[in-house]
Amino acid sequence: MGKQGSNATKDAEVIAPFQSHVHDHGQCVADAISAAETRCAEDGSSFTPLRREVLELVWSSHGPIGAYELLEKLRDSRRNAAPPTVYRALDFLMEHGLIHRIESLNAYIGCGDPERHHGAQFLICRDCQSVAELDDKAIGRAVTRRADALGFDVEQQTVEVIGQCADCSAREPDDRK
Amino acid sequence: MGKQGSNATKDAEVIAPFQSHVHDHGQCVADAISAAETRCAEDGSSFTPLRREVLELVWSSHGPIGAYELLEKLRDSRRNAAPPTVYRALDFLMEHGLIHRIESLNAYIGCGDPERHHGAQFLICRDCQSVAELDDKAIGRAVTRRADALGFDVEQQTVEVIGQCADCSAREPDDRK
DNA sequence: TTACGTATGATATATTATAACATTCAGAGT
DNA sequence: ACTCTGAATGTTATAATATATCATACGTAA
Ligand SMILES: [Zn+2]
Ligand SMILES: [Zn+2]
Ligand SMILES: [Zn+2]
Ligand SMILES: [Zn+2]
Repeated sequence: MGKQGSNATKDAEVIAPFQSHVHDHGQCVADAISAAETRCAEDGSSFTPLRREVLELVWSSHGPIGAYELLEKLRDSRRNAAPPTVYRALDFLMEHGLIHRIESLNAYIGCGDPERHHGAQFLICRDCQSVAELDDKAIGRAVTRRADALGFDVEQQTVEVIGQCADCSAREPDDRK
Repeated sequence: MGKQGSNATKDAEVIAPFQSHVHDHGQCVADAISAAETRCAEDGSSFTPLRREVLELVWSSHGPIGAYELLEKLRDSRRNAAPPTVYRALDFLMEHGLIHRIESLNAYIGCGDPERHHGAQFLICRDCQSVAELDDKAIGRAVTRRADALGFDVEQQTVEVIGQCADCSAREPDDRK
């Protein structure tokens, strides 16, 4: 599998880095679809044409994308797609770990390592909207340690960090105090 | 200031614990309003009757509450309140660190320590909807450490943890796998 | 064949949030 | 006192996001 600059296999902590501006986009999408097929086959779940198409659209944006933006694109091929069409597909893809929802953006993004169950944290650039997906054990542990101390049983962590990515800092030195 | 079981002053890491079912609710609200007055006086910002009333309503729920639920309650005293009425007040209260927004619930909650700027993490019980507000340095550091390594400049962290609080685990032993 | 479950189609509506323009009002400067 | 200004609020409309509900299609197991 290509893995296009992702170091998911060698160091799971960074699942998907900020995408450089030049990379083989088609390959990204193809890899994601292929991984999804594998995952769904294992799960015994049905990766239908509609679900595949929605996943392709999520990946083709290669960044967070909203449900209604997906709906518009989906309508290129399915004239009468409606909100439930896309929300159902998104639900399926989330349940099977193929995409993640970014709560603070009301948007969805392809998972960089769908074959492995994992926690996820996101670094979101406020300028270029690119996103890095992490599975930082130290972050996860810090959360569960504190939760344990309070007798809280963690089921799901949402960690979303807004800021400025390295490329954008370099491009525009950033004068805010 | 009462601080009703909060240990904000002695150990800043837990800003607001899960509220026990019996506590002096009126005192909670009064403390919050009083802290808000202090904070706004320092900021030179105007803590108007409307803003005060919305903050009281946020606190009186003593848990996360949605904008439209606030709007309904607000209408008891202001018959023609409209969405912008409450959203503007919420924006003000957030800008001044008096409330936080819980992204994963589209809801708002009073800040347990408005006099101190702080990062915030939330533990949210899926059963009783109670919320603990933390300012866990270890979590914050774990995030910034990883971000630094990637050259990412952190501006804002959203950490929201869904799970089951101690009281609810005790009450219902929880059989999910 | 029938019955059933899963997926999708289709329509309507709920929920959350913002845009845009009008009005009020208090304080600063004249 | 007059006027200007900026902040706050009032008012109406609409955008953006998400779900409820019922109908239809289709593969498959009894
Ligand atoms: Zn992932
Ligand atoms: Zn950037
Ligand atoms: Zn707080
Ligand atoms: Zn609970």
